[in-house]
Amino acid sequence: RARTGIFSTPHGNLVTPVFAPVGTQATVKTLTPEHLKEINASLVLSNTYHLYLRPGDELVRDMGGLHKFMRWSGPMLTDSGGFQVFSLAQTRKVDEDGVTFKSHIDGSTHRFTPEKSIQIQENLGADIIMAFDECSDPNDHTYIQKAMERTHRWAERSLNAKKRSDQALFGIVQGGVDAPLRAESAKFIASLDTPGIAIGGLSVGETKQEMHDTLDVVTPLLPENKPRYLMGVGTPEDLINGVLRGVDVFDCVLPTRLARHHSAFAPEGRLNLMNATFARDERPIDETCDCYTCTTFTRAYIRHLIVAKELLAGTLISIHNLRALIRLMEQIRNFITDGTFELRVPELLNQWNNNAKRALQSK
RNA sequence: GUGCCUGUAGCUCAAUGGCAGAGCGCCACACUGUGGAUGUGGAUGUUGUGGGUUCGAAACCCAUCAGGCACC
Repeated sequence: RARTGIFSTPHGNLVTPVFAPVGTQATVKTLTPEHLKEINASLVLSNTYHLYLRPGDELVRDMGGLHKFMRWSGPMLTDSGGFQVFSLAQTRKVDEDGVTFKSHIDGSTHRFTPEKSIQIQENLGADIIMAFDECSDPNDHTYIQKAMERTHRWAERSLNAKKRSDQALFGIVQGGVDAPLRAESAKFIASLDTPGIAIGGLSVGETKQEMHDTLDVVTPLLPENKPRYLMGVGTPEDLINGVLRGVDVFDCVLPTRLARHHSAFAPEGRLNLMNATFARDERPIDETCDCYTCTTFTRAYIRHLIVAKELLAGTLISIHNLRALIRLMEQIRNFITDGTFELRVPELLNQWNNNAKRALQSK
């Protein structure tokens, strides 16, 4: 079910499958737009919740919109704020109309509704915007159905609230790891008139098997001609497994967060570059990688930057980690095009599966 | 040369006769629709050195070494 495709936006075409770096506060942390171009990033995600709180969506609108404000000329996507209200806000109270929450920055009280989220996202002006959804505790099974049904009503309200015609609104499938609920949600969201469909509520602590099973339930129920966006995923192996199950778009903070926490994607598994073992290692992070970091700097130098708490470390590792995932997607697209992707999945997983590598290392 | 003070983990220091500890650092691990964060685990000692007193000494006594300060 792996496929390639093209999704057109006012700021260029997305060739899928694609991985989107996350630029929460109108910046991919530690990187300039120039860096993003250099690693061949095509889609950048930014956040409604953060930009609404600071500097304010109306300010961004008055500065000419998100693209102009941050000087990123390629396709952009904004999250609806649903997940952040769930994961970041100090306290939140959900009712049928919306969510009241307290800012994680200053504790002030705010309220999001589907209509408010869409209005903010229209002020920000990304190419792809998301329906406002409710993310519930994945372990609270009785609540998941309620949250899913409310997410469906909120998806319809998000769609009705939308005024701009140059933005693509995606609905979001929820339903935890409950197969019947996921199927119901997939059918409902697929029935809405949206140009794309997202799968939310995964990679929030469930097992890999549960994620795979959930994707196996959801993607066959989605229309072939719309992109499927798996939100918040992930690791190299998650991308491979996602594409295998028909996913077209991914975003994740992991490559840039790990980079700031000294961890790099490498052929021998994830490397913690702060480790003493790299103090005199003259190799690049990944000898097969074509990024600026790998073609220029040694592990020893990067470790020195980390230990000395130099900011350049985060930049260099972010460049590499993002390039690693983007390059993986480029390879996957080529394999899909020449019809060899499914044959190569075991090889690709073996190359990127951390657990396998770690087991090997510990011998 | 004389007198006084100090000497305990890599660093700064606790423990005043009863299991040698903390903070930081160090060594690792975790991180999935971003709080450059945070959490978790681990290692580290000839208590400057040598002797003595004591059931028992980082602590008390003697000597010695090193550093600091003061005086000559």
